[in-house]
Parts: sequence; C-alpha cells; structure tokens
Amino acid sequence: MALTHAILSALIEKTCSGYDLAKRFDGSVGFFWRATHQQIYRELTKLEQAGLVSVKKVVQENRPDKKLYVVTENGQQFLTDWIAKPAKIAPVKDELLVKLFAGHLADRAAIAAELERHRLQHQNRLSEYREIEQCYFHTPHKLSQDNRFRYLTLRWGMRYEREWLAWCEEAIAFLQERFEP
Amino acid sequence: MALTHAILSALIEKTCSGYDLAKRFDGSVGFFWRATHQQIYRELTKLEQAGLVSVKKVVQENRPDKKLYVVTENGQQFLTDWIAKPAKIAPVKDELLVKLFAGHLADRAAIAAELERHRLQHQNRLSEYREIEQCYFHTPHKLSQDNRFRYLTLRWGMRYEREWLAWCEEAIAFLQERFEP
DNA sequence: TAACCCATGTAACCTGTTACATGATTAA
DNA sequence: TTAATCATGTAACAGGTTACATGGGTTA
Repeated sequence: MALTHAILSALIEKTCSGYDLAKRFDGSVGFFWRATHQQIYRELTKLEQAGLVSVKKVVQENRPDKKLYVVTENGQQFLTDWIAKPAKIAPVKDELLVKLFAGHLADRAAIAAELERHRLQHQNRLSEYREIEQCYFHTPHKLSQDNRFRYLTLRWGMRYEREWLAWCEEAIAFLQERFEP
Repeated sequence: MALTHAILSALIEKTCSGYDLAKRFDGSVGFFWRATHQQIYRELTKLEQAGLVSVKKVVQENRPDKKLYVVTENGQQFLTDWIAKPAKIAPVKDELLVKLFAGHLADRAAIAAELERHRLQHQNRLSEYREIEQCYFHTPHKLSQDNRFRYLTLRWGMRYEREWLAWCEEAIAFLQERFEP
C-alpha cells in the first residue's frame, strides 16, 4: 500500500499540514499517486499512531490552527526500507483502452472525438510538465541530489505524455483510413 | 466504474464462464484493466440482474457445470453508449515513481537494482506483446474491423513498454554518472 | 498421495469516493 | 453578498484484496 509512502515522500520534500498535502497531491507526487483529502487525513492519523510522523500544532492569527506533520526518524527509515524492496510493475488501468478494445461497436466519429479529447488532455499535461521543467529543472547539472531524482520522475512523465500523443495521432489516422473489407 | 465495461468488452470478444473470464483477465483486456475472480463473479451477478448479460447453464461430463455468460442487446447498447461518453485521462499510479521521488534517501545500488528489476519486467511484457503481435496481428491490413481496434490497443502497449525501457536505461545511466556536488 | 486444474462462491477487511458539516476570513 | 480559501473532520458507500471453502478430476 503506497499511499503511506507517497505521503511520507511528500512530507520529506516539505513538511506541511494535511490541508497543504491535499493540495500538493494535485501536482508533485500527486502526478504519480492520487489521493483525496479524506484519504490523506485518515492516513496521517494512522501514521501518527504508528510513530512515523509527529505533529506540531501551529496557532495562526486570522485563520484556523493547523497541524504540521513532520516525518520522524522511524518514518524515514520505514520509507528508505520500502524503496529498496522489490516491487512489481504497476498494472495499467485505462478506460480509453477498454473502449478501443470494443471500439468496433461504436460510431467512428464518436471514437475519433473521444481520441481527440484525450489527445488534448495529454497535450495539456505535457505542457504542465514542460513548465515545471522550465521553472525548476532548467539547469539539470546544478540540481541538488534530491531534485535530480525528482527530475527523473518528471522526465518519465514527459516521455509518457509524448507517447500518448503519438499514439492518439496514430489511432486517429487509423480511423480515417479506408480499408478493404 | 469500468470493470463492468471491461467485462462486457471481454464477453463480446468471446462468450465464456466466470472462471474463463478470470483467466482471460491475465491477458487480453486484462492488460488494461485488472480484476480478480471474486470481483468478476460479483460483477457478473450484478450484470445478470441488470439484464446486461444472460446466463446459459452448461452441463459437462467429468467436470463441474458452468455458466456461460452472453452479452444481451441491452448490454451491447450500454457498452456502445459508454464508449462515446467523454472521459478523463487515467491517473497514473506507480510505486516506482514514488520511490524515485524520494530516491535520495536510499542507497544508490539499491535503487539501481530496483530499476533493473523493473527494466526486466517491462522487457518481458514487451516480449509478450511482440509474441501476440506475431501470432494474431502479423498481417494488419487483413484484419477484421474488431481486431483492428484491438491491434491499436496492443500498439499502445508496445509503445508504453518501449518507453519504460528507455526511461529505465536513462535512470540507470543517471545513477552511474558522477556529478559535481 | 500430493498437488494442481476446473468452477463457483462467502466473509472479512482494506482502500477510495462522495457528500455533508463547521466556521472564520478574504477577495470579487 | 456571494463565492472562494483555510483547515479539519464524520459518515456512508462503492470498489478491490485476501483468505477460506467445496468437491470432483487429472497429472506427477
């Protein structure tokens, strides 16, 4: 179960509150592991009970108090051990591919439209990644060790999105072709 | 919820029993949507109640009776409608990327080993795909309409695995490099 | 004779999703 | 004054995982 680990990884990147974590899961680690705020709060409670994170109450003016979560030594060890443990490749779970698998049932134009919508979404995601690259990773050889690793994950993301784009284009072209019966 | 649709897609490709479906989910649609046999049996019961599939009892000699599931007209319409409905791109959920995100915590050799293990797994998956291509899709222009769509999904799979391989190699090379501090 | 395949299921549990709740502050 | 942001939570439900159960047939 990697939600635990995703949260620890995010907290190690930067200590913050549950609320902040939830927002950060829209980017950052969130690109590779999604979580809603309810999942996060639930998990943080467990992590605290297990002694993998500790909590600091921060009293604020003009806004609600918050709990800052800090990864403990135990927490860091727990993460480090996990990283070295052999794991299987992640299973693919993708609706669009299921749709194409039975694509002959539907109208060609409908499928082409759905492919085009996906193409655009992947293009947008790629643009996001490119902006992040420009912003934080424009000089790769000057990066700190931790950021070099994060840059690697970003590069995975860019490869992934570029490949999706290429495939969408291929699939759309396929739909436009005339085949012999 | 696409498990429903994945099952219908698989049944449309070929009518079979719950047991057979479970096995087929190790390949075929299963490459894009995983399911355990418990999930499948549970879902088939619901699909039958909803009238999207119908059941034929088949009495066998020397082995337990089985229930053949056939997609009904309603079921086919249900699937077809779903295919045309706009959907969002699938979120990525990948442990290895979470691991790399906090990669600086772990020993370099440990991470390199994990990357290598993943590289091998992706290579194996790619070989599987290539065999399927050789076996079923070696003459693309002679394929039936439905198989052309399935071939598209296979081509996605090959792109995906090739890109993973390339990235693993990049990441491993990165770990071997010497950087200035 | 032990282990595995065929075939279907129940039960308990863990994860993930959605909706609802609160209550103050700040920007449009 | 309406909506959004900050901050944390409860509750109910849907989806997914793991373990266990049964019972005959086949293979090593």
